[in-house]
Amino acid sequence: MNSLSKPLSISAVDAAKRLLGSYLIRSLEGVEVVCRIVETEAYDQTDPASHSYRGMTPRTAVMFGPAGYSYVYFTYGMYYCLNVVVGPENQAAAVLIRAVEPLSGVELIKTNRPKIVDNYMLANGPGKLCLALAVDKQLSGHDLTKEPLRLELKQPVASEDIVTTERIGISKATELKWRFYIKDNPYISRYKR
DNA sequence: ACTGCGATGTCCT
DNA sequence: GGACATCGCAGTT
Repeated sequence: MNSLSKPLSISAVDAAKRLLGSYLIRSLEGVEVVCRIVETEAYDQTDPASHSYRGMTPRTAVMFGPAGYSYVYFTYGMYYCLNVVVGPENQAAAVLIRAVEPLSGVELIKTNRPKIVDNYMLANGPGKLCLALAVDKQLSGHDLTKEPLRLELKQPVASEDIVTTERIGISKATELKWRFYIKDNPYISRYKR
């Protein structure tokens, strides 16, 4: 349990919307990289697309614990993706952080994304975000109230500023509209410009 | 602008 | 052994 556990003991869908606009703060080399969460997806135990759907395994155990911890998984042989564990203890639910808007520490992020010139391309996807913030499996199960990766809840984004769509990159439960992003924010994935 | 595909590790069947 | 909560590049239109 930590101070995030209680406010995040809500459904994955509610938490996914709640986390929009909140800050993700990564400490790297003594520098605080501050990012605003702009795109999320909900996953829970009843959902065939979730890693927790088939029950607890060593990899997914953290999702069955209290809210306010990270779940990081490795995918496609190359990339990591960062989730925030939400929901009550013993109910596996998580929010995939799909995109963030860097607010400070952009120069440090660019050392992790050496070929990227435009700021909006640094972390506009779940794999890119983990590259940008140097998040890997070592940070899975991490207490998000503590260094070097913290989540700070901010004022929720107004519901009229949240866009709801189908999730990206899954083959099961594709009909569920469990992806959420901040309207008109250019730092989301697949933004039309 | 759009489509296809290669890279590549870990987990679960 | 197959699927995978991805990305970036190459080729075509």
